[in-house]
Parts: sequence; C-alpha cells; structure tokens
Amino acid sequence: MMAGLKDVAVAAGVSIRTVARALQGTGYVDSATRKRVVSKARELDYRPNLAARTLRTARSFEISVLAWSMEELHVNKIIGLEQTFRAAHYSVNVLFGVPDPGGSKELLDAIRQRRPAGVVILHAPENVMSALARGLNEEQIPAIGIDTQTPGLDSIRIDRQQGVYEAVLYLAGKGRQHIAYLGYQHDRSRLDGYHRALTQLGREPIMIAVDEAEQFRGGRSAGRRFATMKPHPDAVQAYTDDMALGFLAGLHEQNIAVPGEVALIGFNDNRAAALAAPPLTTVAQPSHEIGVAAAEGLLGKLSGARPPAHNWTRTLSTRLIVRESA
Amino acid sequence: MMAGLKDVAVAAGVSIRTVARALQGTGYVDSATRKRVVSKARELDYRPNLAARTLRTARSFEISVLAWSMEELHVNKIIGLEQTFRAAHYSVNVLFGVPDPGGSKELLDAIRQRRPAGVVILHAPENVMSALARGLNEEQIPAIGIDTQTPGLDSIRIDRQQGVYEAVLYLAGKGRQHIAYLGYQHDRSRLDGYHRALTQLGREPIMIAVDEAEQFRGGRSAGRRFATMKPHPDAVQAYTDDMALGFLAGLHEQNIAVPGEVALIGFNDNRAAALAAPPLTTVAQPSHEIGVAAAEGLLGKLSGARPPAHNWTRTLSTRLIVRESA
DNA sequence: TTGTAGGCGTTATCAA
DNA sequence: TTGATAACGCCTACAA
Repeated sequence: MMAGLKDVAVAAGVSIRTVARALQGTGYVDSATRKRVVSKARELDYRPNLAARTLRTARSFEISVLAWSMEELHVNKIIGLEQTFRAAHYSVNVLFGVPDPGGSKELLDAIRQRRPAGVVILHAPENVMSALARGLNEEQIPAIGIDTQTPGLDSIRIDRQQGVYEAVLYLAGKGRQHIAYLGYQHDRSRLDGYHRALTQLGREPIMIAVDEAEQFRGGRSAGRRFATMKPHPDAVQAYTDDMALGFLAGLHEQNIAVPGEVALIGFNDNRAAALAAPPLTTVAQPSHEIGVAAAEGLLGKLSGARPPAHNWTRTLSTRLIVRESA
Repeated sequence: MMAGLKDVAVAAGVSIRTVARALQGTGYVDSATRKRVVSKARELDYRPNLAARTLRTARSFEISVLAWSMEELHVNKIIGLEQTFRAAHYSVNVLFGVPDPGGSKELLDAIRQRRPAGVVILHAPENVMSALARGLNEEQIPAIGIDTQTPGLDSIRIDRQQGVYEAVLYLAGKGRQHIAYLGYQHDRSRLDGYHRALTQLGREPIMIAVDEAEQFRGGRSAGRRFATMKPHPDAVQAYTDDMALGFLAGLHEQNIAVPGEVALIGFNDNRAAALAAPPLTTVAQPSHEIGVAAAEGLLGKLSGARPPAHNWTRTLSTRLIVRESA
C-alpha cells in the first residue's frame, strides 16, 4: 500500500499535523523534526492522495483541454501544455470534439463534472466558443484560449500577418519580382501581411484566389492554371502548406520547376512540408511554445497572480523555415 | 453550487442512503421512491463528486496513456482511446515522453501518484517497455499496449506483414513486372510480407536497401540512384510513407515519372501521403480502430470479464488506400 | 512549536 | 424497504 500522512506520522513519532506542516513548509516546525519527517516521508515514498486533497480543498489538479479536432498543428501545442502543466503538478486531460453542433451544453456538463482547476480551449467555431466561454465564466472556471478571438476569453495568438509579411520580404530579397498570394479572399490575417509587404516594396499585388474549401484540391487546380496566368508570378506565398502542396502538385503535372520558375512558400510547417519534392519553405507556428505560453498563462491565473497588462493575452511570432522551394 | 447527494435527499424527502441506492440501482428501493429521487436528481442536475467517490472506493476513473512521442500516427489512436473511454465514463490523461532514458522510474512514480484505473502504453523502446510493464504489474495496475511485443503485456498489434503482402499483389495485378522493396534489411515484418508475395508470384525479389536512419533522406538518395539500378524496377513498395516520399523527391529530381515509369506504394497513410505529387497510394493502419480496440480490451480487464482466448491481445488488419502513385 | 478534532461527498455496514 | 453512521486521506481552525 502507498504510504499516507498517518504512516509518516507514526514512523517519525509525531502527529499528522506536524507532518503536514513539515511537508508543505507552512507554519512553524522545529528544524530537527522537519528533517526527520522529510526523511521518513521520502523513505516511505509518501505521495499525497490527490482524491482526498481535491475533496477537501474543492480544488482539483486537473486541467481539461478542449480540442475539436486533432489536426497535426494542435499536437505540439498539447505536448507543450502537458509538459508545462505536469511540471507544475497538474495533469492534463484532453476532451476531443463534440460531434453534435449544439453540443456545447453536453461538453460543459462533462467539464463541470470533472471540476478541473482550469480549462484550455483550442480554436473552434465562434458560436461554440462563445457559449463555452460564457458557461465557464458562470462556473468560475479559469480558462484560456489558443488562437481564439472570443471576447472575455484570454488567448494565446499567432501573428500570422507578420509571418507572411516577413516571408514575402524574404522572397523579394531573393530577387523575385512578381510575388503572388495564393489563398482565400475572405481570410484577412495573412492577406493583410502580404499587402503590407507589397505596399512597402512598391509593387502590385497578384492574387491567385482559391474558392474551394478543400485546400489541396484548390491549390492543385490553381497550379494547373499557372501557365496561363497573367501577370506571371515568379514567386507564390500560399495560405497554408496544404494549399502550397496542392499548388506544387499542379505545377508538377505541368512540368513547371520549383524553385526554378516559381518559388513557393507555405504556412504552418506541417510535417508534409518537409517531405515534399522539393521540401517546402514555410512559415512555422511556434506550436510547442504556444502550448507552453498557454499553460503559463493559465497557471498564472490559477496562482491568483495579478494579470499582466494584456490580461494574459499574448501574441507569438512565427518563424520562417527555409528549405528548398524558395 | 453543484448539487450533492444530500441536496437530492432533502429535496426528495429521504435519506442520502436511499438516494444512493436509487441512483446506482443497487439494493431495494420502493419504485415510487426511486422515481421521485431520480426525477429530483435530474432536476437538480446531480453529478457525483468523483474525488469523493475515488477516495471512498480507492478506485479512480482515470486512464493514463503513455506516449513517448506524438507522431501523427499516434494521434488517431489516442482519439479512439479517449472517445471509447469517455463513453464508459472514464477520462483519459496523456503523459508525454520522458526525455531521460533511465526515466521509467520517474514515470512510474507519476503514474502511481495518479492511481489510474488502468494504463495504455504506446510503443516505446523495449527496455523502457519491460521496466514499465514490470512496475505496473507490481502495482497491480491493469495495462494494455499498443503495438508492443513485451512479454506479459497484452497488446493491440497491426499486421504489417499481411499489409505489404496485399500491396505487392496489387502492384502485380496492375501488371507491374519488377517489384522492388525499399527499406531496411533488418526490419522483418514488412519485408517478410514482401518476400511471401514474391515467392507466391514466382519472381525474384529486388531489394533497395536503405541504411540511413532518417527515412526521407534515405529514400531520396535511393531515388537519385534509381536510373542506375539493375534490375530496373517498375514498382516499389516502401517501408513507410516518409521513405516513399523521399524516394519520390529523388525521382522527381531525375525527372522520372510516377506512376508512369515506376509505381510507388507507401506505408502508414501519413497525411503527407495524400498531399504528395502525385498523391501517394499507401497501406493504412486502422489507427482509430486500434485505439478503440485497446480501450475495449482495457475496459474488459477492468470489468473483470474473463479474458478471451488470446488474453486481450489482438492483431488488426491494414487497408490499402489507392491514390495516384500506383 | 505541536496536537486534537471535524469535515469534504461518497460508499458500505449494520440496525431498524 | 429505509436510515444512522463510520470511514476513505487530507487540510486546517483552534487549542495547548
């Protein structure tokens, strides 16, 4: 059996209370006593019973992480989360996607029952997010979002705009003259970065608009049309790696050389980017770091520390990974 | 505040003992009373306090999942695990890799402290595995492995041999005459499947041996040598998608057409396979199903059900995903 | 500086 | 068929 407070108390010849004080370092304990207690505790391999502690303090040491999908990019964030929380003696449990759309109620119930110390919410559709944020607020459960924009929910964000901006300047620095953007018209963040860079360079933007929801296919059909495009780009910044890889596939079918004829940069640094022919240069999200930052933010809240200026919301920078496609 | 047993008891005008009996359906309760209790419980949205229950019963409803890396293939397994366990009212918490090699002690401690109802172990180096399996055995914590071979640990396995066998027959069925295997000499499972198929076809095996640990690079340099190979294959079964994609990159540099000149099949169905140019035909692991099977196995153990013939160990089949490369 | 005692919400024993 | 009541292991107000 695993040793409890009482076992240690008996072994050290003191009361339970003294053991508790000695172990958690709070209150006065004679230093000789403390030493004896600590050594006995170690010897018996004492571990607090978390269930008892949670029952007593009404405060669990679990963090629930809510993920609607488990796309590759989330994985490293979650690893960052888990490692940081574990180091702080919290354990993480991940709840994966609620299938039904009206299901935020059900999800909230699952969370409430688990009574987590805090919740991390990965990016999800806005309606789900706001319902959830409201619910957690009512329950007084501290929460932090990753890549969310919901009002009232602190969030760790990624500066996509700046990432694309820098990538485009990199392309220009390599001597590319006609730098196009491949992506959706309606999604602003990256597109704004592109426009900012082109304005600064004093060049005309070239938009290769994709309207297909499936990114690889959208990129691929754009790649197939490449030869007919006017003006003819010699560089392309894509919305994501998926789309860039589709584009690459389309170009490949047309025997257009990358980076010879066109340089290509993706976004996200999916694993597939490194495995492409040629390996894709791309703008990487600092996924692991994002997870760590979110965990730190939530731990800050839990510790009751005074929030910093931006209320725990932070924006992290991307990093350009140069491979062979540009 | 969340309603407890006592609240329900007061509301229903009975003792808490009766409420407990009514709710867990054990022991005699007057059916009218039961109805009243149940309806009150629902009305008050009663949820058992899991910490209290765990403290009392010394039995948690948590499953620890041990993963040393979070490579893409593991993700779907873990999702399958989590969903299956959640449906059975268990929650899953994932512990990610211990960096230090002698760290299985530390990991074991983390597990012991959490006192999980059971543990799922994803494939890891054999020395770690066996230390862990022994430790869990000593602690009497039920465990199941995924893709492990450790004696004494039940495991859900994948029939890679058969998967490659079928893929090679598929290539032959497409009229390919010279089917090569690209991979490591020392790794038997897939290679055995390849040899079995070639023997059945009455053809000579063609081995393209890779000795580089980094699979993409190994595959790529093999692809670059392709033109000089004798006998000259018109089809290749690769060890993994990573290696296949490297091979594809090498071929691409040499302007060798796929599947025109060479057909190519990968293994694993990594996401990158679908995003290649051309999209890669590959042998898929039934990852989600593996997770479900592991969860079911462990739940079976937990329920104390009599183990089936193979002691909860099962082997699942792969599935050929036909895309454009073959 | 140390110890006693009560309670967190459940389950389970024993009586009624 | 139901109800007091003890106990799980920990934390902490209060007393010594």
